[in-house]
Amino acid sequence: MSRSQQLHRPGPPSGPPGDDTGCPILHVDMDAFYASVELRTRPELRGRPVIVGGEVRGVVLSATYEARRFGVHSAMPMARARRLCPHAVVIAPHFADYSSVSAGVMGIFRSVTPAVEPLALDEAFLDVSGAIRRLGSPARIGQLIRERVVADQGITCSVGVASTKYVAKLASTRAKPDGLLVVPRDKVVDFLHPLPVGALWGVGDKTQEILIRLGLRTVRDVAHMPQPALERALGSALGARLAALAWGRDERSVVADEPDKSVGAEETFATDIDDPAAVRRELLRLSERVAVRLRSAGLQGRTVSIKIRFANFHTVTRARTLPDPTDIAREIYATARGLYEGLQLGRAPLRLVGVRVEGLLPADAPRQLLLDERAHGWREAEQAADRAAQRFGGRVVWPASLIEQSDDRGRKE
DNA sequence: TCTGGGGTCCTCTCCCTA
DNA sequence: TCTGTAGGGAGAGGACCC
Repeated sequence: MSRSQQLHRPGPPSGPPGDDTGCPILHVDMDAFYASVELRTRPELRGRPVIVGGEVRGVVLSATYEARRFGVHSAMPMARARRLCPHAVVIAPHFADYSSVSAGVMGIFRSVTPAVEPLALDEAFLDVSGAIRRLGSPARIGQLIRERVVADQGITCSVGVASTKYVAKLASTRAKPDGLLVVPRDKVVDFLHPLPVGALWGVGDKTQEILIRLGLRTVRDVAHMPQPALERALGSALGARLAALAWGRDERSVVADEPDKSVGAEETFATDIDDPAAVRRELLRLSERVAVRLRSAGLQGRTVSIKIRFANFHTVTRARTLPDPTDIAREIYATARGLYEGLQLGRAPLRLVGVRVEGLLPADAPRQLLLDERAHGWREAEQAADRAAQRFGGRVVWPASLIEQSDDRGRKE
């Protein structure tokens, strides 16, 4: 395996940096994505530590490599990040900009191959098997993509090239920032085995703790652990998965257009709230948000769940499955409210509430119309509100209970 | 030290039904 | 009709990912 030259400015694709035969899977990952997008509009900040994150009760969403040198990393509480890097420039996130750049980047990927599986706004797997004859080897294609992303979107990305998704993803991480790494088929085990167990996909803090307790510190240790012992310690699914990944075995293919399985929204309050009326208003607002997103995606769901996080961070969820799928805010809210009332929380201080709809299927899927079901009703009313929002920009029709909320001071914004 | 928001997947338990 | 059991769906919670 070999690391390619770092591409600091666009140029003609160079020769393949390693043997990429039989390595059609690319993992492309934008470097410090949110921060890089912000630097496009504020180039005077280039070279300085920049942190993108919320102001109140927030965490770091993205940080430039200059900030990372001070120990700042994503998901770190903002208060801690500011202490570690007090001279960093802190920018509030602009998600609309990130979505727009992401759409452009995904467009570049799809111009190379239709087999694109987005994982997040800033990364995707590509299967370039069908593009090799047209564009060259996988490594050349990776280089081409890197150049196009810089030229079209003004940000850099890193690319991992391998025979499986898992190894490609690890490779892109090792290539960061602004690099490309090929892991040849016959070097996968050499590449994986020295890595710490935390590099295995699905190993977070808790699982790492268990593995270390078992005396397993590297991927090699995991690979040589008998699979039944791993399964006893971690459960059958995770144990079997780690046993396979530790030897580089990963059967998953690149799946384009994987349908969503749930749609949800949640809100952390600037300060804890204990007023049930304010909680109900928030549930209504979140139900509205979820319903709008369901309708715009042409989806309906059968199971409504709520999430309640108490001031001490303890979290509970409750769910109810409806007889029929819905995309109507009124129905989602009625279910969410019923679940909330069922908890009988009184005035317990809450820091977060969330609403989620699961069990999704296309809104136009055939279903039985109930005898007393009105063919036209709330759904049509809410669709009319959607059209008004599209036409006039923003949400112009709201439930009356959301319009007057002068006592709702706990909410962010 | 103080922990977002959007998701997916897995495990365990309970309940219903055959 | 009663009992034991197995399987599936639903619900709750936890871990993980970006």
